[in-house]
Amino acid sequence: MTKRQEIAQETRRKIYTTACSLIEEKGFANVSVEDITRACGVAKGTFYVYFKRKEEIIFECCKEWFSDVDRKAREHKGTIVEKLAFYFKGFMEGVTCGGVELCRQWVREVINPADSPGEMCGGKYAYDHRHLTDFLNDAVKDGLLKKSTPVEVLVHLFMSELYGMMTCWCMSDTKFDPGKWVGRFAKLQLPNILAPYVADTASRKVHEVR
Amino acid sequence: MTKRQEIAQETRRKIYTTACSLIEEKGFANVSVEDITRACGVAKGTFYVYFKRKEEIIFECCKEWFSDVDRKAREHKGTIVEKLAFYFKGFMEGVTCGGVELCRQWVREVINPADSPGEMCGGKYAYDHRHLTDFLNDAVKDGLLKKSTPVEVLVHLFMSELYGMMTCWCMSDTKFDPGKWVGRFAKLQLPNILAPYVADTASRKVHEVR
DNA sequence: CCTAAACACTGACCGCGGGTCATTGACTTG
DNA sequence: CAAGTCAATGACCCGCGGTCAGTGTTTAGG
Repeated sequence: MTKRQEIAQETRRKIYTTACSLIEEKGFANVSVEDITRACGVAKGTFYVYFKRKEEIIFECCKEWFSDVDRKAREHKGTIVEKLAFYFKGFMEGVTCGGVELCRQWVREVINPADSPGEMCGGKYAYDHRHLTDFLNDAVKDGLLKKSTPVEVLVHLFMSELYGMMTCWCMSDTKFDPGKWVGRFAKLQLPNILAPYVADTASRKVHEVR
Repeated sequence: MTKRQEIAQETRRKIYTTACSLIEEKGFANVSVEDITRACGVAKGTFYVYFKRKEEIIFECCKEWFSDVDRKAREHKGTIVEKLAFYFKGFMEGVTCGGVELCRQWVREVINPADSPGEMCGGKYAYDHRHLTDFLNDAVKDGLLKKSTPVEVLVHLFMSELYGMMTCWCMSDTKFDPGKWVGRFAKLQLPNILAPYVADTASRKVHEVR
């Protein structure tokens, strides 16, 4: 990497971190691109050298939050319920550590129609949610879940839970505690949901609901 | 009501309905206030005679969607599980009938911090969700649920479920079927969640999870 | 070591769109 | 019929996202 490229990397990074902290402080809509560039001593145009749109900052956050979660969850030892609980916990920790304003903007982006610009982490990507899908598929492959497990349905259901939590967290101005919530969900609901699909003995008897 | 007031009512209504259909067609961000007013043959300023901000259109939708849901759910005969399932179904029907773009914008608004402008149906209002709270309190009063029922916790939990569904519905571009989802939730999860709080005999044995 | 190409960076500029407000003129009231 | 009310107007303001031709420094190659 040449000296020039190094400086460029640094500039990009500076814009990104400055943007995050400003957005977190004042809210996405209340921070202009010029606020960001002024705060790190570069010209407005420089922002657009590194990011196509103002919103791309959020996709970058997203990548940071989740880059490790699915890897760690895969490596996590334990039952499938424990693994999923771990994943959920990691997911919500990623989001909450990012900050509520960034989370808000992510939700705003993610609900946009799929053909909108910036599809990578908004729209389809987040909805399909490769992390979780791969993770469940692996569980089937590893014999933790039955071959007949409707992975797609479960992914939808779990995404619905996660997005519900995120939305409530945003609405409550972070008074809602996702950690507690995940714990509750993992203990009371997750076993019931998974019971019919867990590959062998344990926790099946739980599932007799009408 | 004078002739003048009648005309004003009509103007307001025309702006509202035109706005809804334009937003639904093109997306909230892609419809300007001038698009709306031009489409119903009035001046731009007229919009602001009736609505403080562009976003207020959404709050109005919101009111329309839910005005009947809680009343109908209260009157609905049956077990508490059935009543709640009915409410959930009504809620999601209200949202989906409104249309996906309006729903998207509602979510965007609703996750804003509470002190933002237009608090009525955004922010706190939606989070506290009087409908659901009142409804559960009534159930306690009517003896359908135990006195010790943690109403607030349950409301949070249910809101989380509802917002999760809404978000998934928006993300999936309406391919996700909320009706089916509510049915599934009502049948498999709701009884387990409510079991410890249902006032007497039925469905308590279900709740033995670790 | 020099020159030409590459390229990070600049900031004036554009256009759009949300929101305002002094003004108008039709209707209402007494 | 006169005075007051008020729905409606549309020119105007301004902030902001995004663009692009230009600049000066670095890099690569001869």
